[in-house]
Amino acid sequence: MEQGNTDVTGGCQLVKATLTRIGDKWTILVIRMLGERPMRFNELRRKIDGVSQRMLSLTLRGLERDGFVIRSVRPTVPPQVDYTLTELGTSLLVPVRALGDWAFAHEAQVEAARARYDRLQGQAAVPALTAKTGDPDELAPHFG
Amino acid sequence: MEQGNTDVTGGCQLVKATLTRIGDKWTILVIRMLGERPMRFNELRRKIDGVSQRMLSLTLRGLERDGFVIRSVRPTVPPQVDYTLTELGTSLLVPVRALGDWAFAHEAQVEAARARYDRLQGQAAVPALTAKTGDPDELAPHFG
DNA sequence: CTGAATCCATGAGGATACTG
DNA sequence: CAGTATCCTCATGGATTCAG
Repeated sequence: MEQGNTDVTGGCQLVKATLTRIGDKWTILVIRMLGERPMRFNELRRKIDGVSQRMLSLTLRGLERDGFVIRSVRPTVPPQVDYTLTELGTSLLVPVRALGDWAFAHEAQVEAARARYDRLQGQAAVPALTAKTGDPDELAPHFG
Repeated sequence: MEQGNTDVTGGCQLVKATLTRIGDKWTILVIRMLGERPMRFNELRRKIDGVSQRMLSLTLRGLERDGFVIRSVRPTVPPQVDYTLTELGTSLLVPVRALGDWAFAHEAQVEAARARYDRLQGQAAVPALTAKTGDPDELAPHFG
């Protein structure tokens, strides 16, 4: 057990680990889909636009490993695999939704701040520098 | 109103974007550090163990851009730059702490699930694939 | 002290093909 | 249907160097 400077550091490691865990590209999508009802593999695949077979498989395996979903196989002739959210997985939905509410409530503020920052950067920076029309990403992180 | 984001698909994109945004390696650390009090660059650098100069700089730029922190420069002889959490940044601390509470409350469950999964995987794997020397007298819980 | 610029290692994730 | 295996690309981020 290591100790940091303050309790912030210690608590942060845990939050950070959780965020890293569920902060990947597909985990939240899958969890929220399964939050509605259990689904089969290809059903998820169809509902989550853009996910590759490989990544959906990897994501589900990770979720199963961490106890967020249950994978139940029915040995029918065409294999049928259902993924169900566990109670642990459902409980995670609560803080995730809280974060979603925050995002929804502050989306405009963030976008405004971004636009303002980019605008000021474009004009107040070095005068003789390449004009950068920085506008491409709307809500996507630029480095995160 | 229920949760702010009604539709799973639509709401998910927003949650996912936020998670991706703050789910990187240092953002949460920085936000929570600044949640205690404003700090200078090297003070943050010292307090956040393992962060490189480059990443701290990039993280702070991103946070400033999104309106989470204010960067104030005092033109002293050795430059002094203070980073302060804005109200928007402080508000983000709320759902982040909620997620932290969840993580703290369910840490054991996740670890247990992981350990169980890894244990089962290690012994119930494909028989004739990995040369496992016949698996003599390992703790062999009956599959199924 | 506070950065920016450059180089480089690693890994997440996409495309494709194959299996049971 | 439900995956696994392989290859490949590119973003993340660490180390180092340069600058104001």
